[in-house]
Amino acid sequence: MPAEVIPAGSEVLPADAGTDGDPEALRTMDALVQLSFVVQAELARVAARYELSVVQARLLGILRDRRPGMLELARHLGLDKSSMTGLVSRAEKRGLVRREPSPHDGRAVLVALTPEGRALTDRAAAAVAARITELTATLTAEERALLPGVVAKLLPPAGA
Amino acid sequence: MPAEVIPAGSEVLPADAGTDGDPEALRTMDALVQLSFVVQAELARVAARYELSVVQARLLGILRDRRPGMLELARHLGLDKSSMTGLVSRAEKRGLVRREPSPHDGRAVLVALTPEGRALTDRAAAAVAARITELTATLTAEERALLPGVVAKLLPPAGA
DNA sequence: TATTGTTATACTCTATAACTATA
DNA sequence: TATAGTTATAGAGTATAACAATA
Repeated sequence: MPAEVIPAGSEVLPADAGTDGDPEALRTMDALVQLSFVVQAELARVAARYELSVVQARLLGILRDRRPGMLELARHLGLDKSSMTGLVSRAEKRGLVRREPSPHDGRAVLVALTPEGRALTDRAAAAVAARITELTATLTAEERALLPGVVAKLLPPAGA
Repeated sequence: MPAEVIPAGSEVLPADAGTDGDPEALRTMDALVQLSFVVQAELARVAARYELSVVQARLLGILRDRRPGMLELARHLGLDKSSMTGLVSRAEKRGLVRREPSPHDGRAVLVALTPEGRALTDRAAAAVAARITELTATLTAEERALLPGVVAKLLPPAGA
């Protein structure tokens, strides 16, 4: 069972090096790292309420509007295909997803949410949204408005 | 060892529920979640270059300016004390940290970086800082200035 | 008794390598 | 041969419960 997982202790790695002694860059970097730990900790905490790890939750999230093969799933999650077997099998054993033979390729299997899996996913997704919304309640309009742009600028490198 | 780990596939959980149908709140939430995945993926990637998991890296980071007992370490990392035994033992076996008897309490052991551990920590920390700085290179002054404030507002709940 | 830490045990998650079956 | 997926295996990381030693 998942349980706590990374409850954001704020102390991470951040040193003074690597930023060329620029204290402003250091503060920005530190903020991003801490932010990621806080958010991940909340994700883990909420997911745990549904007996889900963050990875299982991501798996279910992907399946909301897709019916991918194991390889595509692995690509989305950044895992090896062999890791998918167990991940999907555990979810399948819980009745959250099911494997289906691909109609186009005899080697492939497609993974889909079961009705129970969809119900759980919807509840968990709502809980995550509620928690993050709660967490960001005190942000100013300006802060909210800028966040999506910040993410957009950081995202591209993720594919590199 | 560690390897990839959560390479930010952007698809997480975010649904439309839990935000009371507020599309702006949804965008903010989604941005935060994606941001956390991107940053965590980069942390994992950089740490992996030093054969460290994110947790091992956090452990070393904590030890930079502290010599805590196992229980205090567990509290900082949000783990059970029993989980610390293996975590510290693996780091110890690699020569990165060492256990010392506490001079004040015969039951306690203190954990400290070895010179090799400190050297590795410094290098990894610099690499993390460099990577995050690189990642945030295109942010505007306004965006950078905003981040620390956002973090400050999200942090308090972490202790609740 | 209470606290600090370890051990025993079990499970999730991950990867590499080898394998099966289909294309 | 190449691709999709599973299996075998190994190891990190986590928790719960039971234990030992010290306070």
